[in-house]
Formats: sequence, C-alpha cells, structure tokens
Amino acid sequence: MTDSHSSLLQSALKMALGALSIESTTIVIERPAEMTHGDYSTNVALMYAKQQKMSPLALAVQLVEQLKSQAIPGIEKIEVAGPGFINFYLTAKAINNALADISTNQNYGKSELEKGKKIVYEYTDPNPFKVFHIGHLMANTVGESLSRLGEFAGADVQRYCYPGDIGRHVALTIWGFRFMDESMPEDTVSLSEKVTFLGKAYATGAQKFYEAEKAAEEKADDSVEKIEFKKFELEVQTINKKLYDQSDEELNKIYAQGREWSLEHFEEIYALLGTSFDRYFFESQATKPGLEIVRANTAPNGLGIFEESDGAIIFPGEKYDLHTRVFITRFGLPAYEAKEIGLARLKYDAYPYDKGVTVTANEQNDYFKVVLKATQLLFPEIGTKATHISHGMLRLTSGKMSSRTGNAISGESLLNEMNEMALLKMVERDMSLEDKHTVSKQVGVAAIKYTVLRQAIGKDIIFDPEKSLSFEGDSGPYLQYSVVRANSVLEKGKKENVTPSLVAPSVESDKLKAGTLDWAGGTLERLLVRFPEVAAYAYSENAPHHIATYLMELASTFNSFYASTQIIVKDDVGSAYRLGLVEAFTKVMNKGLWLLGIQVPAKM
RNA sequence: GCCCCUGUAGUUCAAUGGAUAGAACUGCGGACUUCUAAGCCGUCAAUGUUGGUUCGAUUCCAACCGGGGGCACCA
Repeated sequence: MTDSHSSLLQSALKMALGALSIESTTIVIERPAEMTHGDYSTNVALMYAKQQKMSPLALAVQLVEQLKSQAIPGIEKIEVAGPGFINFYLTAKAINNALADISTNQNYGKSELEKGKKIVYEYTDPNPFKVFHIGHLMANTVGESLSRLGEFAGADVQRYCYPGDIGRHVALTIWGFRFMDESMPEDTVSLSEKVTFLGKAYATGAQKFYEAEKAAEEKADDSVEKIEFKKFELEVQTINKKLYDQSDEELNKIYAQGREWSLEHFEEIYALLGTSFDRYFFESQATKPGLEIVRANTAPNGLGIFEESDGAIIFPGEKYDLHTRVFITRFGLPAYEAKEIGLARLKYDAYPYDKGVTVTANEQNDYFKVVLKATQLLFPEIGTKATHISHGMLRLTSGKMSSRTGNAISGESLLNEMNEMALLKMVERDMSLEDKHTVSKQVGVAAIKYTVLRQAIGKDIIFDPEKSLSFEGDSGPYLQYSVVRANSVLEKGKKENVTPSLVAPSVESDKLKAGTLDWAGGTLERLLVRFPEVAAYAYSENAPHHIATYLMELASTFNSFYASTQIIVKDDVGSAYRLGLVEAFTKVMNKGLWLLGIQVPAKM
C-alpha cells in the first residue's frame, strides 16, 4: 500500500536529519500535485535550512546523500529539485504492486477511517405542495455524495429525508386555491399535472400574501391595505392551525391528497437521481415533540432555555453571540426551529448515531448555529454529535431564485432539459431508442451532478442554464465517455483473445517495458494508484470536489493515452499490459463516479 | 446597523503555507482517420487594493473596495 511508503519515508528522513544532528519536530511528506515532482516530496530542507545556517539547496543535497545510504524499499530515485525540495520516485515494482490491488481487491480505494461508526446524513428535505426546485437537486447531489464518501470510509450510513409536510407553505397553497380558475385536479390526470397544480397554487397564494404584506407596509392601522393584510394573515393562520390539529374534515382530505401526490412525485425524482432513503422523518411528526420540548424548557420551567417574549417563545441567542429566534409563534404554532428540535430528538432516538450530518443550503448557516446551540443545551449527548454542512446556492445570472415569486427552475424541468440535450447528441448512434433514453437520462443527471460537485460545496454556483451544463471538457459526460470508450476497448480485447494483465513490466521483456510505464513516465499508473488517498481525503474534508478534480485529471490522462497509443496491437506482447491498465482505469473510474453519484452508461 | 461567507485568465472552477498558480469553456492554430471526435495536440490569457506575519502567502492576520447570505413569529 502506498501509505506505508509515506511512513517509511518519514522514518528515513528522521534518521537522515539525525545524522546531521538536526532535531526534527515535524516532517511533512506530501503528494506533489505536479506529476513531474515525483510520487512523494518533502520540504524539510526548506524548513530547517535557516536554523542550520545553510542554504536550503545545500542542506537538501546533504540529506539526499544520507538517504541514499539507507536504501529505502520501494524507492527508486531521490532527487533535489527547485529551491530545495526532495522528491522521491517509486520503483516500477512498487507501483505495480499497488496496481495489482486495483484488479484483485473488491474493496480497492475504501478506507477504515470510520469503521464501526454510525453516521446519519439528512439531505434533500423538499416540501410537499411546493415544487422540487434545483436547490433540492443540489442538496440531494451533495448529500448523496457525502453519504457515499462516508460508506467508503467504512461507516454504517443511514440516509434520512425530512420533508416539510406541514407549515405555513401548506396553508398558503390551500389558501391560494381561491384565487385560481382551476380546482384540485381529478385523480385520473398525470402525476406531473397534479404536482404542477400544487406548485401553481403555492406560487399564487404566496404572491397574493406577500404582495398584500408589502402594500400594508408603513400604512396606518386603519388603512384599507393594512386591514386587508390582517384579514389575509388571519385566514392563512386559521388554515394552518386547522392543519396542525386536523380539526377540519374537508381540509384534511385536501391535505392528505396533495401530500400523497407530492411525495409520490419526489420518489420518481429520487429514483432518477439514484438516492434511496432509509427513513423519512416528516415535519408533521416533529411538531408534537418539538412543542413539548420547547414548552417544557421555557423559563421558569425545566432548564429555562427558552423565554417568552411578545407572546412568542424565543431562544435568546444573543447570550451566546448568536441571534434570537422565535421557536413558537404567538399563535401557538411551532416555527421551523421548534420542529428542528423535535426532529433532533426523533432522529437520535430512532438510531443513536456517532455522527449526525444535516445538509442544507448555506443561507441557513446562522439559523443552524442557533438550533444546534439550543440542542446542545437541551440534549448534550445529541448536541455534541449533530453537525451541519452547507452547500452553496444555485444562483442565476439574473439573480436569486425564489419559489415564492415563481422564478425558480424546477428540478424536473432541468432534468428533462438535460435529458433532451443528451438525446440530441446521440442521433447518429446505432442504438435502440429505449437504450438511448436510458443513457440520455444518465448523461443528463451526470451533467447536473458534476456541475454541483466539481467545486467546493460551500460556495455558490453561478448558474446559466444556457451555458453552465456542458457535455464537453470539464463535465460529467466527459468522465462517462472516457469510461465508455475504455469499456469498448476491453470488449475488443475479449474478441481478440487478449487478457488484461498487470504483470510487473520489470520481469517481462524489454519490449513490454517500453510499452508500459514508459508512456508519459508512467503517469497513468502513478495517478491510478493515488485513488485511495484521494477518497480518504475527500471524506475527511467533506469535499467531493477532490474526487471530481482527481477523476477529471485521470480521465484526461487516459484520453491522451488512448489517443496516442494503440492498445491492442496484433502479436504484440505489450497488449495484455496496456489492456490491464485500461481495465484498472475503468475500475477506478467506476468507483470514483459512484462516489459522485454518477452512473456509467453501457454505451453513449 | 450588526454577524457570517466570498473576490484567481474574457467566462466557470482548482491549487493539505511551497516548486513554472492548474483545468475547462471561449478565441486562434493544428493533427489523425486506428480500439466511439461528448475525443486528441498546440497557443493567447489571472491571484481586487494596501500593509503585516513567514525562509516562502492565492492560502494566515489587519484595513479598504466589490459580490452574496442572514438578523422575531417563513422554511
């Protein structure tokens, strides 16, 4: 394994430094980003040059002399480079051993960082009655990838989803019916029509409501605008209240129907995206425990963590350098905050985890700080384990999207659009229409997911629907395409009876050696062997984009190799090894793309 | 007003305090026609400003300028 090289180098360097009577506190062995800088590299000469009153270069030269007398296993070449770096190169044999692991080890690339740990990931959290917009697509993409990284790090992972099936948005949707020409669709129409109706109802209700609120702003209490808004507010709150206590038969029916439609629709999307949740916690379930916990701990009761203020129950965040938030409204209804507390309790009771991760957009960062603080005070055993990871917002070049104003792009429409574009690219392919549809979906999803995962997750994505989702270059489909082509070479190998083999070139003929590690200095091999470290690093940093960057470099290197080298050559003994490399490439790519939640099409 | 995040080629993104700041798209210029051209090769082009810490700063710190988000009854 490559990690053992790193520790071997550590101790070798310690000895070398000792020989020069330098007491070393930290020795950093890094993997240089640049392949021409060797397989491992250290900057110790730069670090200790000053205290030794030597130039870094001179110290590096002395160190290398010391190191060379040690004969470190697996290291072929040691050289001084740049201002005083010491670069190490692995032997062909060492690289080859690691390569062989790719073809024989089913678990290649996995680590045991979190072995035996229980980790739960909560993500996506769409709202029934509202559209599944691209923000949810993003949360799902990020959450799914983090979950897979967790699994790859050896954890027992549970995937949770927390649909917002109760709250003012539901009330606004049903209230919005009265402004619409159409009524609740019949059960016979398509699911997508039903869901579209609900989305429209929400947009209508929300628009009417917030327009009225805005109009009433800064108006006198007895103004027409103010009176109308008060009326609206009461109506919405009344519906909301009835929904919470389920006291109105008619409303209950509408609610149950709409909720079912939405949830069914979400399932279709999850299936397309490749997520399968282990468990759903509904906001409606979190209501009761949330209210109870908050009430039981409102001063002077219980721990006195919450306080009453203006008829509402708040958490005084200012005490902790956070901001104060309302947990229970003056109407006695739980705000999102109270439900979040209830949810925290429900989740932990259902599955006492070692680490709980909630993935949301970064606009909720400050909100989560408050809720997590309250959770810590209420339930220390949960508070120390629950964490919040945020992703950036998808930002249109034209400004912020909002489902209130209706300028949000629905997840479904984006998926459809990508699907169609992918289909268009395949017009000339010799495939059945059915296969084309399967592939175009996989490609469309890949384009979207890669766009989300190629950059650090906390940062906003500037999104131009016309340009952003590319099928070329730095894109998901590029990665898929490189694997598809590699697979097609493997197919040819089967037909020509060439068996992939990664037998060490050093024990084979010179001709074989010339055709293998020789290509670009063994760049492909050296890159392939780095995968396990990249996966571990991406997990520990919660950073799927390291996987994306790595796969991009790997695929690009493979494509160069593919373009410049004929892999299967009649009667050439090198064919088997080159084919072995191709096979290793497909295995690493498959695992890497899996970590991103991207499927590999059979053909494209 | 207060708090948080952020500023890298024309554009969209990378760069565990290190080497010549990497890619992709766009532009310009090529090659092959062999296992899928959603591909390959070459080329032009960037760290907001001013200081500080450090042997070394895109990275850490401060100020300023620009962008985004949040801050009581929405989620």
